[in-house]
Amino acid sequence: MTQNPETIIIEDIQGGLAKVFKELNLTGKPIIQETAKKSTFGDYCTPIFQIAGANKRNPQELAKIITENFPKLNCVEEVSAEGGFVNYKLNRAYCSRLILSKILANEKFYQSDLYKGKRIIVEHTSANPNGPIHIGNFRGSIIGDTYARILKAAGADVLTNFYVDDLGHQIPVLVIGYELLKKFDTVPTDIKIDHLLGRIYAITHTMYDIQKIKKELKEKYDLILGKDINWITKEEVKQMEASLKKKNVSIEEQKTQIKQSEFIINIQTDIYKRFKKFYKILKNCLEKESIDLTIAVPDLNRRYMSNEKDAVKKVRATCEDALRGQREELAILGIEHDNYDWEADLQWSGQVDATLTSLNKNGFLIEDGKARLFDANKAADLEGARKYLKMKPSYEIPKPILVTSTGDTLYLLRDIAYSLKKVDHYSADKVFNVIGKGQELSQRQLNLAVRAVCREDAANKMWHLNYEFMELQGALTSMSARRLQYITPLELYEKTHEAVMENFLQKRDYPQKEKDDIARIVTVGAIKYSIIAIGLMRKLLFNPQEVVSLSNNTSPFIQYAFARSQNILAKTDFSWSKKKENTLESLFEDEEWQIVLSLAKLPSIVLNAAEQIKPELICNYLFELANLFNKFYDAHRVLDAETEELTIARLALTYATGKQLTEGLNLLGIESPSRM
RNA sequence: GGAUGUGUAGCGCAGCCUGGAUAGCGCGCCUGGUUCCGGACCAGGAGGUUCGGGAGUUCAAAUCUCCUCACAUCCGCCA
Repeated sequence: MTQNPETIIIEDIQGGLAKVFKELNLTGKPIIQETAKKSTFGDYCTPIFQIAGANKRNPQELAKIITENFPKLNCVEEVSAEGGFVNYKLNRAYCSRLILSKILANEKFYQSDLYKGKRIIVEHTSANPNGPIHIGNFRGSIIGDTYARILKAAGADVLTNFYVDDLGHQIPVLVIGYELLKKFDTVPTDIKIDHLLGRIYAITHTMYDIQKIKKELKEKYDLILGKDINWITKEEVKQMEASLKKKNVSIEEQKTQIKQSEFIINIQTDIYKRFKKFYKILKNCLEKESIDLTIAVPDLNRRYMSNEKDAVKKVRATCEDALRGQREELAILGIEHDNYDWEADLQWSGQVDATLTSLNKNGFLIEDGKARLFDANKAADLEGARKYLKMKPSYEIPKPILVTSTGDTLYLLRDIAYSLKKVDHYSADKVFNVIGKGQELSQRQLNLAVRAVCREDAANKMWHLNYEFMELQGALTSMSARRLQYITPLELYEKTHEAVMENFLQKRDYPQKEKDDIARIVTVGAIKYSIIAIGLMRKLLFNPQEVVSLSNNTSPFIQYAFARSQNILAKTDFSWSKKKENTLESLFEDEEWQIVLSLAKLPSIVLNAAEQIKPELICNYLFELANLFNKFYDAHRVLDAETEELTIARLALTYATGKQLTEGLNLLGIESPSRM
């Protein structure tokens, strides 16, 4: 039994149509859709053209005949024919009562059979634990979090997962730098831990690169540059250039060496300029122990990979610190994850090796020198693979490297194991990987690899939730962890918060505590909404001024409409009871009716958003509803309406509108303040 | 060269999956109302050589198919 009033109305009309079709002996499935111009044609309509064609009739005439024979329905007041369309004008009194009474009685009717009882995993953010989250991942965080909420509303059992990439040589670099700082100096506390670790990582990595270059020069060409192994200068590069020339090194090799050195000088200069004091501190720490990073880094990496106790202790401690900082930052935006899956755990459990063995056994590995590639094309020929991944038969998919010539496994291999874990360990029916554009190729390769280990079932549950990049208006466009060039969510928050205060909140004379609360809620809302409101595949330019604007399609605009509605309700002691349902039949004005119709749409909007992966549909809906409410507010009085009955009905309408606005904002993880 | 995405008014976008009536919305611009249950509002108007361009399918195309142009991103030893 359906409870959704919109569905009840449409099914009622469908029943009427079925009856007419039977009487007139017509074939075909008529559709019911909203009319283009509501005021002139009615609320819903059915185009008759196809039906007419199938039954060899003239559309205009047939529409007229259907209209004449249409049975009397509770929902429908008038049926009319116009240019091949059958138009239905709904009975406002009856439908208003039907729709509003259900909303006022607190009934929710989102549940979809498609998702009921289904376990769905949404993996998002998954930032490296070597620094803060930046707005590259952050758009994914908002999309993932919001989509998870929408899926939950649609009846799914949703888990959000964060994949912690604690393998790969970027981690030991960070760990060593961090450990040395703790040993020889004090850890600064005036900066968030993840931001601090980001700096340690970038600086240590720079010195690691310098050591590597200098060591190679010494071993290969017996060339010693300067006395500081952790610092490189332009003069040294010139000296190197001259020496290499003298030693008859090939021009090509000269070029690579020089290019590498110049690249790293660039980074060194850049970071040093911006973080002089801290750079010096960290460099000092490194010199106190005179560690050879070119040995220490791979060594720690190897020991961590093989699960050696002291290595695990150190690495985990650092990663946990970074993760804690990232979580704090997400928490500001009201985002948290259900599960954290560590990459190393997969390695240690043997699942990664098992995957490699299985790929090998099934004949999907290709050897290229000492490296091993995945034969993605062979996997693409497996039953159903090309169709699922929308790959043309002619498309030759590049073969990714799984194991390097030095024997190191690469992330794609571990990702295969992780994909299986998501399906098996978490018993997922569907897995969404929220990962930015630029990962399309590897996500396809991953899906094919899962098929190659005979897990077509798992591959058919995986879905890459793709999204475009995001930039901050007026800021640099390319993000680089190595150069410490990134915009963090915190920065976004602060800029937006500032705009909120400037734009309107400063002028308010609310108590400070309430002011702070409102500012926080509005800021968070503005950020989330602006990211969700635009289609996933569109480039996003974040502008703090625009996202808090009160006349755009923004969260503050909708929150303001909500505050207005609550303001009216606060002036009375409105409470709803079933006894008052009769009054709902007194809403006849266009402005009222448009709201009622819109209120009924939320459930189908939620389902569409879930099924089509379009969270932006919620935003469009809220914007429409807020606009309709503003029109109503301007055109009609609520508290002193013509009759007492009408006041009650309009209060109910106002209350129900506020309810749907809150409901919709909630789906986006946005709160609604009752005044702003 | 290949893959994917985007192209709709001066600007920012919705509609495309599932083809339907005069292509919507916001900003900006012009005109007017409203000092109210919070003007952070509302009404009207100008603005698209008709949806990057071309062909096709259809009674009907912004929407489906094919071709083409522009821009963005990705394409073996980082993750």
